[in-house]
Amino acid sequence: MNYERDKLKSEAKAKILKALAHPTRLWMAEQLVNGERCVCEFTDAIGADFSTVSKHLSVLKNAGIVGVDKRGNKVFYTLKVPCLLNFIGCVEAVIEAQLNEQAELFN
Amino acid sequence: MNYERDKLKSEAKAKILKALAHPTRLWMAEQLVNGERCVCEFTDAIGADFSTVSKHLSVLKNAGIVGVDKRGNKVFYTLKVPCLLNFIGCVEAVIEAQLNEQAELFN
DNA sequence: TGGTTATTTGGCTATTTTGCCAAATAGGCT
DNA sequence: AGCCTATTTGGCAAAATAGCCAAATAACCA
Repeated sequence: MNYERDKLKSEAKAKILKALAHPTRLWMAEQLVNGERCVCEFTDAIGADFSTVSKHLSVLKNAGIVGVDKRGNKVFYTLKVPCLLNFIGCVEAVIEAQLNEQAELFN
Repeated sequence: MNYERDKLKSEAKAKILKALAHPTRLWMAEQLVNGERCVCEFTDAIGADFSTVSKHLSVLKNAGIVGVDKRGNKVFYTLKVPCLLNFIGCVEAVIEAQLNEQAELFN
């Protein structure tokens, strides 16, 4: 077991996870599974300042998770990671395991 | 599209991702795929202060990603998330997609 | 050109995270 | 008991992150 040897790879992977490790960003990425969305749609749905939404999207973009398509006035973001749903399924499995544990405390 | 409706779930999922979104923590979780490890083993392999390692492990524990087994002098951590390897495979897919894009710039 | 909408960027403050040291806790050994 | 090893916890300073406002940029339309 030697961390130094894997350090660069772990940092690269952690950077991607960090991009998804924010409620708003994770939710936006999930929405993109159903197709592209423009910044304005997210701004309406989230209720934060549009500059905040834009910065969150640029974090996802820099991590390679989403792509950008500018058309006319608007900027559309698309998901570049087909495995995202499986990925999130694993996260949900952790949550469910925790719920089961908590439930067992009552038995 | 309505963020408010999904907010609590997104926060719960983001909390788990945040726990994994650190190079050292992600690496430790990956190591646990090969079986339990004590804090001292990680401390040796990582080269950080043992209190730092301990705190990282407690972040993983609080997120429900690892479990703890105290035996004698030592504390062994175990992975509670069987899907972790698939999960990380998706992250690696993002990295590879980026590398391919970069490579295409030279064509 | 001037106005309007959509988005990004810079800057600022508040909050969170990180990692070290020191101290506390716990188990084993003599 | 006294000592040693393993681990956790508290506290602190440095670094990173989040979110708002204001200003800059860009594309459309009249």
